Amino acid sequence: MGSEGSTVKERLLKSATEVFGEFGFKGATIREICRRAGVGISLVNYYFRDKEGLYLEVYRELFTGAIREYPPDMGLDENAVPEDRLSAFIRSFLYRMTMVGGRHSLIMRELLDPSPSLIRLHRELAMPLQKTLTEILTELLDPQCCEEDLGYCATSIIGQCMFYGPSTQRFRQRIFSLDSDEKIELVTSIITAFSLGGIRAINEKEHTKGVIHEA
Amino acid sequence: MGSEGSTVKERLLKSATEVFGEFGFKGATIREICRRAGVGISLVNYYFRDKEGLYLEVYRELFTGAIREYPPDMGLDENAVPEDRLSAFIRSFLYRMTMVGGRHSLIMRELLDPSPSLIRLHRELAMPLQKTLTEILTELLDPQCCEEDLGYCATSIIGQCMFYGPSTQRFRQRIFSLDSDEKIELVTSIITAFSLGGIRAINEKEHTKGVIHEA
DNA sequence: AGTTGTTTTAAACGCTTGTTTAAAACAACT
DNA sequence: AGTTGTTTTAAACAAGCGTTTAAAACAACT
Repeated sequence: MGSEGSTVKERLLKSATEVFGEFGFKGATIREICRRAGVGISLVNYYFRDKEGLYLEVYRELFTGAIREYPPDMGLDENAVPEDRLSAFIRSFLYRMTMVGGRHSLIMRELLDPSPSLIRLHRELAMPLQKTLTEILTELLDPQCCEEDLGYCATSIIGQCMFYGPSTQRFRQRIFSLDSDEKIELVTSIITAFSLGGIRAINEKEHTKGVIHEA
Repeated sequence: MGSEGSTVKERLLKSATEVFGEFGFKGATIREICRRAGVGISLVNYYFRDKEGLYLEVYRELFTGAIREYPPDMGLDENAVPEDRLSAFIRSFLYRMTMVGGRHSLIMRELLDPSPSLIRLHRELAMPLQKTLTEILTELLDPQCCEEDLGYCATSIIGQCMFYGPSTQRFRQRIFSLDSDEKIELVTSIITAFSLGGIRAINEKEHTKGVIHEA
């Protein structure tokens, strides 16, 4: 059952990643995690203090591992044009989501009812991503755009990406799932084009203040 | 404690809406729901068969109530220009989210681990929304755009809106929360402009097939 | 072989959950 | 007043949870 050939701690982390991904924090049980790891049920408390301690370590490992494999610049030169860097950012985001998610989703799942320590951890881990996107948008947006416009554009871009995540799979048709590298590339190009058009529109709006606005 | 002056069934529905919204389906307990309604704990099973029966009724009531109050056309004439109808659609979406959500979120919350009956119910309820957006996009997109492009644009728009929902509140800064009507109007205009720009970009891309694409 | 400290187990604890049961309270009608 | 059927309660049930405990297995070193 439990994959031998590695330490108990590693096996627990692996099975915990599976089980938390399938059932979420509340739905996952220590018993099932230990069953899949092939060990007794008290070892979680022995190695990770408690259930949340194990969860935090799984979360951190998944997050940093995904960023290590798909960094937000995707190895692109930092002097590349911002359009290409935006595309790389979106591509990396989509790859990380499908990598971490698989059929299920762990990251961006429990964020509905997160414990304070999880919020802190997530904020810490997501910091470099936010920084990268801000840098890209600073170059793409007109200098006269206010800081809030930048935030709204970032929100629109992240929102589009996240909606392709496994957590919202039930909403979409199967056609729009990221189930192959080709599909990821296609969605990357769509979101990139859509967003560049959106950014252009925001820039134009900034030029012609006084927008038509229906009641 | 429990607001008197209405039937037990109504009081249960009301407190269940609160508790499910705060803790989600799995986190909510029948005992807490009944405590807030001021009745014994067996009445949920008496009136609604079981916990899921109560949840489905709460979900349906919330969803249809929100659409009744903020219909996807916002009372706009159906001959209005598609730009305005898109704006109205986005506005209604945001209003429904904040209305249903409040501090917490019920709809679009348990969709991560939904029961089969909840999926069925949600699909049924969300149908008219999808239909409305499709109609709008049909007018906005070039006739030569394929059906998939329409789906991707719809996904981008819904994704942007949903990311302002209460479920992802922890991700954003407080500035980008929909905590007043003015903020909703502002976000509506941003998402509308951004999306119209995005749609225009998709239309243009369709004209000039053979897009630059970095490795 | 014996001691010491770590790792692992099996069993139990205490608590909470959704649901059921049997009886009590109530209302309506004869 | 008495019967009947519905509504409500309080208590109990069975199952599952995270965690703890005490003892067993193991390894390393003297």
